[in-house]
Amino acid sequence: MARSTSDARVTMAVVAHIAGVDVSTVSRALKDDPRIPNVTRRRIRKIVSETGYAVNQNARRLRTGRSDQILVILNNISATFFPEVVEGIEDISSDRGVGVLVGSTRGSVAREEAMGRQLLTGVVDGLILLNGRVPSVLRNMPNHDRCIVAVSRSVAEGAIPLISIDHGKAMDVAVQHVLSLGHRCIAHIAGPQESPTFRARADSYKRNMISAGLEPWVKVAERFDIDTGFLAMKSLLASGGAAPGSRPTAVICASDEIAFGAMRAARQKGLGIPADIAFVGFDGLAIGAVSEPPLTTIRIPRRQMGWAGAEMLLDNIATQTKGELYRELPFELVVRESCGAAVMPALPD
Amino acid sequence: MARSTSDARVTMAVVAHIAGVDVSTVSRALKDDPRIPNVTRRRIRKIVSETGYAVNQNARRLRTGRSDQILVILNNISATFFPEVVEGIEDISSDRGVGVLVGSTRGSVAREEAMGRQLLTGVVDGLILLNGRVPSVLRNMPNHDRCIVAVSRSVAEGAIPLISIDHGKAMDVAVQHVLSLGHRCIAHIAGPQESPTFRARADSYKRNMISAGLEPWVKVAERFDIDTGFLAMKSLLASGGAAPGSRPTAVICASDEIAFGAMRAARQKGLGIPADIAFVGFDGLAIGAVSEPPLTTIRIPRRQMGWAGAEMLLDNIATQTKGELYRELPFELVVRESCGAAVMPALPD
DNA sequence: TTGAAAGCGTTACCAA
DNA sequence: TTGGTAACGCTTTCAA
Repeated sequence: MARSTSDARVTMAVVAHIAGVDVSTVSRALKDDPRIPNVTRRRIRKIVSETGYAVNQNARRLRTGRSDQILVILNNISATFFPEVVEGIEDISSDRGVGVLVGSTRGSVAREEAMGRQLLTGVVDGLILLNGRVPSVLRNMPNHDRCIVAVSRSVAEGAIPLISIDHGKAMDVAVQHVLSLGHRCIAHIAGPQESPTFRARADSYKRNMISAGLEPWVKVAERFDIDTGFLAMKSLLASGGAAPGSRPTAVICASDEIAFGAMRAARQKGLGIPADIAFVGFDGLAIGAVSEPPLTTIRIPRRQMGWAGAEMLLDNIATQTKGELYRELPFELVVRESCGAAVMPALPD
Repeated sequence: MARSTSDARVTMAVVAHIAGVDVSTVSRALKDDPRIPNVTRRRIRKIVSETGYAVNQNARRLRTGRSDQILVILNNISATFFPEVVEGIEDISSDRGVGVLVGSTRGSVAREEAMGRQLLTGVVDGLILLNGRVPSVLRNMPNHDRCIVAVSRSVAEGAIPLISIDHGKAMDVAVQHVLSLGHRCIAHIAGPQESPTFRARADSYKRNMISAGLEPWVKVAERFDIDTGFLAMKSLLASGGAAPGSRPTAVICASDEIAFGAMRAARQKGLGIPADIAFVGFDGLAIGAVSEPPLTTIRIPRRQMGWAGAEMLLDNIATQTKGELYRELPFELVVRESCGAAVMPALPD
């Protein structure tokens, strides 16, 4: 009937005392050291659960020099793209007994630096960067590339391992899809060009247009959320692009959120989708399956990216080495109604 | 020109040695102890930045017994409702130098328990519950209600402080709005009824219907995501409710995600929104502003809930007492086109 | 104003 | 198989 008889604070020494053994024995028993016989281990475990003892992680961390925590740095966890990546990271981490801290920089360099410092102070063993930047406090930390990985967005400085899709190839597929449907006046609402990801998409769009003998028509948005997409589309419709007064018959958006905003702007102008104007998104958010019309998009395996990122990071930390430098995950063209009927296979070879 | 000359590992003792003072002086200087004169403090700070020294947080935590970290427990961070709450929590926490861990239980009790244990092991100083349950390992921890707060969902066990809106009143507003537009056959797609939040909404819906002399028509969904909403609406349309073969002229959905799925199902049946059937959501997600049609909804101040929750928790931790037991935040009816024109003020007094 | 020293609760090495 | 014990790097009390 022994319950966690709420005393001040149970330490390992208390458990050892009750069990009539030394703390070192308790410590070993709790980490299933093979030298401790089963009888002893069971007896100790029983006392542990009766007393409600819990290992003081801060003492353990000080002693071992490891925290078993990692930090995910991103700009903005409320951007719909990220939570699923974070959840993927958590899936793997929690299986391995590793905690996940989340830090949203919100564009503040000060916050980014503060987060980077967490690695120096031993709060975390590693970093997963979703924002494409290594905090500058870490730039000249020796071997920092062994405890940092980048996911989705590559990092300019240094040689940080990266998990991503081939953004250029994904855009190839998007543009070719639209071309195959007969469109010739195809615009691109691009994301922030300081991001290599959005730059890669925009560059690939231009390449594809030019090799099809068509004029690229790019509207760069400063962010990649709904509002930005709405405004970008409005200005795109107002401007009339290369040939003044013309409007695109198809718009490839750098994110699904941009696409949702842009489709709204188009409808407000009385345009029918896809009858008057077709849309393609990027990301494959769940909401795209039920939008009006459902959105043709490039599905990015967000959860899988999280899995891969966490695996790679935890492996690198465990082995103290840098393994793969780049892991590419497959994307998928999801054909829905925002572009009309499909006339090509979902995935080129 | 001294740079962080990458030596093995700089400790406070090293800094003290270089400065020609004792570690205790360094420790004091770094926490701006008034006893340390400015000259000394500046000299020490200079050495700190030259050597790239960073305080070992694990040692500090062991010594002080505080971690300056909190943990947010939720079911599923990829449900669109939560990230903004988490971001609100982070806003406040990072200002106060507190780190935020995120734990998604994904419905697993084992994971929930593991997270609860983080409080016992000193990994975190407090918990913010977004899932309405206190991990059972904590139920008989003395004074656990001083380091746990619940946000958005109340907790059945014990007296955990709560930040929320008045879900019942919010539903009053939603139902009255729909009634005022002339609807009489109003259905409710409810969320999981083990959650007090969704139960409060469903109960309030029924109360309002009955006092209007109308028959409640509730379809309970097991979750509150898009797919669930889609399926619930399909089955609702198939069943025909009280009067077989009838269909509602308005549907109040327990979440915006449910509403998006449900609207899709309605459109698939060829119903016009709001001409044939009106919809109301709950949450006020950004996407609702650009859905087709834009969704009338109850906006819940998610970020503000996060702010309030973090403030309350950090205050309780600092003062070692339990302050307010309940803080109610205002909600807002956002009238858009999914119900047709508004005929009542946005907020009743 | 500064220094010395005693822990904080573990882990892991060395003996037994 | 077990025990004793020295760290881990910091904070803080007590003296000087």
